[in-house]
Amino acid sequence: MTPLQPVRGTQSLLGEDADRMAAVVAAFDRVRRLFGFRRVEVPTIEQTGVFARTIGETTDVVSKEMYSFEDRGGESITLRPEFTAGICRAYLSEGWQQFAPLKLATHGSAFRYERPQKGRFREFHQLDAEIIGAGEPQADVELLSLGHQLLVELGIADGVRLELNTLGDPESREAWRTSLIDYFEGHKSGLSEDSVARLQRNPLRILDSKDSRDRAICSEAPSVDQHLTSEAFDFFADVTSGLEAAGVPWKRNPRLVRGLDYYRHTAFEFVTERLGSQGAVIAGGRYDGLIETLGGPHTPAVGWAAGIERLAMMIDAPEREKPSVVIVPLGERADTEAVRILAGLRREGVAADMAYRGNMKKRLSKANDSGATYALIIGDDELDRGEAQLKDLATGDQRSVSLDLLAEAIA
RNA sequence: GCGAUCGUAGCUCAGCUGGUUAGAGCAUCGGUUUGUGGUACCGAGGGUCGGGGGUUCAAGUCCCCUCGAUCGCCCCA
Repeated sequence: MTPLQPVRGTQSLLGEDADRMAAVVAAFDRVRRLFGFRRVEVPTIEQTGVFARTIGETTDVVSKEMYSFEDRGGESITLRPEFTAGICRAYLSEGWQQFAPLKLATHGSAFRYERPQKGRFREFHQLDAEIIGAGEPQADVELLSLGHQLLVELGIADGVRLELNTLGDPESREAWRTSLIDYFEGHKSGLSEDSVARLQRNPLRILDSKDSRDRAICSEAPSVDQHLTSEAFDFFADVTSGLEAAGVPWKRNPRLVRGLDYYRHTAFEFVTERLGSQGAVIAGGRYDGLIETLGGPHTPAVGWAAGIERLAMMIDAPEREKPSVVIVPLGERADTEAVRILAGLRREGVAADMAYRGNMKKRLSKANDSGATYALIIGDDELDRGEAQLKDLATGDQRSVSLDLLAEAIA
């Protein structure tokens, strides 16, 4: 393997592909401001325990997908595989509790050692939104509304469906889990090999198996609804009626569960058919117990993360930035004068560039390729008269303009 | 971690059952035009055929290993 080969599962993007990612982040930034989510910055690396303790030791994410290493001081460090745990660590160690309830947003890269495929990378990028210190169902509604409005802002809400479920409070969840294990033990011989393994580690996960054998068995499996405490039932009812009021369309999926151990109550995914098997573009839920497992006080919270690459694949291509004018200097005096003019135009807010290589043909061709509206030709003859030739690149029309009135002529 | 398909120029690809110096389009560069782009025409550069090993008189083509990509599974945003 040559050292020039990129690390597997990483991407280097130029032009439109990079613009798409930036457009997703820009849309998120507009929407989160509208909703009053405050921007936070958190580290890319944390002590390994931050993730190991919260995400769940038995999950694949912790047991085989984390980028963990020992630093030079002998401490075990991990590249974040997700945002939530690190944000909660910061909430505790930075004393953000004083601001609770807190609506927070961030974005950046995260890392998982997985087999790359469409919409899945080893270094990937997420948008992340969390509401910490709010146990009310209104917080869930607000967070889901934020997700929905983001999709609207990106112009892809039509192709995405919100699937919603409840995992219940710890009491409900535990009762459901027990009855699921009983049920699946009774049908063990009919389950896929994967699901037999899940029976030990994460029985809830059998419910969203894609295997047809599992699906048949799951259709008769006990539902959460039979195990919900009345508090958990009421909570979910408040979330769903809130969504109706907010005008956020949703669909109940009683088999939707979450992969990470910290989730309680509301669980959801915004899913699309357009991306193949990596169909979840935004996913999350309520994680009331997480901050306690980090050693903090009981603190209810909800959050979601969105895959920037996945959203970027779905949106229309953003328009490429084009200069209004490209300056084409010809001659030594013109070269320095062009720099002066270029700087002046930019100071006045005119998107301007300069073609400084090759003969005139080359330079005009460069101007044309840039998509500019005008080329501004500056030669020694024009300079003597304090003028330049302004050429409309679409029509080919060309006229003399005074150097003093350039910005006006271009605008 | 498992399965399948694939890897030829900067990009998209052709190269039939193994057979002379591996091709095309686009892009790049030069020219037709030493101060006029977009169109057209002429020309040039650019390839250890992902890498390594093997079979064969002969391998881009067949076999094995390896790296990577893609699509599923797993996992998950």
